[in-house]
Amino acid sequence: MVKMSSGLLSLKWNHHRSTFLHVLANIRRKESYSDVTLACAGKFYPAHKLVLSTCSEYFEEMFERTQCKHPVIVLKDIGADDLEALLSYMYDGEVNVLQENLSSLIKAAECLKIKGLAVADSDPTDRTKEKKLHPSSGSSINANSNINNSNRDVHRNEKRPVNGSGIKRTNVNSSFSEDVAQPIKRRRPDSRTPLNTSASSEEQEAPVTSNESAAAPEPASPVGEDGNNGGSGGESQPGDDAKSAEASEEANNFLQDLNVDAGVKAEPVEVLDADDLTFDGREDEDAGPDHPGEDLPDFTEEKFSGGEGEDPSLWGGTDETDLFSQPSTSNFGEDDVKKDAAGGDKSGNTSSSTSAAQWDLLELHHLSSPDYTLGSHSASRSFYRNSSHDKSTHWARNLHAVAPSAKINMNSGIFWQSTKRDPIVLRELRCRLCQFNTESPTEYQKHLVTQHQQDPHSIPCPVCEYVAVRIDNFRVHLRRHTGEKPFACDFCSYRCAHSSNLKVHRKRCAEKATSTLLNTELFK
DNA sequence: CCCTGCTGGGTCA
DNA sequence: GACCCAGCAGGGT
Repeated sequence: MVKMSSGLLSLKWNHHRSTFLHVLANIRRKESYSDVTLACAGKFYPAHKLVLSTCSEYFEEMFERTQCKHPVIVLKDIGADDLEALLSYMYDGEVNVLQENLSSLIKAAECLKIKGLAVADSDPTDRTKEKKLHPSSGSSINANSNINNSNRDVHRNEKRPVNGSGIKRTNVNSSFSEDVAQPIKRRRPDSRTPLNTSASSEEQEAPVTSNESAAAPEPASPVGEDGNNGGSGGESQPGDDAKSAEASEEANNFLQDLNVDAGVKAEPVEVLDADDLTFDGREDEDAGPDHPGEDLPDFTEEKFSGGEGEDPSLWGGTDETDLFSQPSTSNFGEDDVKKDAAGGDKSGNTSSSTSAAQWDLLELHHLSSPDYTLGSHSASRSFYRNSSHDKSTHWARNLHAVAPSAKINMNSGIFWQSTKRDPIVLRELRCRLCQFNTESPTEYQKHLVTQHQQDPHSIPCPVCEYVAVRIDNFRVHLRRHTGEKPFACDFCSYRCAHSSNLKVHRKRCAEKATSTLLNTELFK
């Protein structure tokens, strides 16, 4: 205790630092108070935001922009050993590492912007030093700081593009660090171009390969714990891997957006399974049968599934108040699955004169599944064409999306199924101007008119930018987002959402069947 | 609210 | 060109 000149007594805890370190080591060992989980190479490492953000600007920035209470951060292309070493480094302030492992460790540290290893470190209490930062300054591991420096130099000299966070982003349109730096603004070259997993032109242009991905560490992928991407359904088809890899990349971006966008929260529910946490571009093919809704929180749990063989009533009855009353069962024919991926809206500007400027519209992409495209069909073209809204700003402001197979309770009220077959389950029409949401298009329309003075003949779709003139057409339009195809062909597996289309198809189908029958009879 | 026909755009062989 | 998709709108219940 030191008596200060002003009469104040300075109480000093001699073993404060060592005690803190000790306690820190203990809570790490006991996994107490863990509020973040790092997933790496199939292992999970409970950690603490406080520690991670203290030791890494990267984590600090991530947590600042993440609403999740307990995010799960998937670290790709970082070895478990390296991560463990880094954790020890962060918690204990030091770590022993073999010379031969130093390179990869530093590499990982660079990716995660670990202070003292990859990022300049300085004594926070010494402000004079802060102004003279040097990248190699002060690290307890730096007993052999020359080695570290040289190693870092080696990495820096590599042609590996390293962004601000030291992480290479191999994704097409955005880098993770950019997402972190500008989390809200997320643009696509053509916002109307679907981001489904079909070979869209965007993807074809994408210079993304798995090799690239492996060449440099991938960014972490913070995942809201209810952002379950599990239940991938095991329906991955040969050749899908590359696509799904890209899709997963997109998903990572979108998850970033989800987590950092102040408007969209992915509240944690429970820790994901290790398999479910795979965001390395592959759906877990061994995940077995779908388990839709398994990890869904709240009301999505029981009702929101649309897999084959399930009770269609679970989708909702025929009550008017139900958004998706169906003339018959709703499921996807296998043929439809691929066909649905087709079609891309390359139209131009968006918006409605009455609503789009006021409405934050959501576009969702079922990234893991080629069976669905949102906001992409030509049908909206006339509308898009006639509109004048600035699409880039619009999409930058409004784009939200979710990970492949993720079931995320977004504020949008839109939920996703996890399998290729399962349609997107849009259960609620949520007003973006207030908290109102409903399952009934009629109520939705009424709300817009009464509460927001919208034109009753201008019903904006909460998912895409379509604006319906009539409520019945609005209902039909919503089938695009639900995957509903109530009209089934008697002769084949064809299904469609429009009765008139079925009629045309059926006619053709019947003709074909007849001619085929005649041919076989003739051959006999 | 539903059925229906028309229509135009996209995809694919 | 065949086929599919989806918006639009008239008409009936």
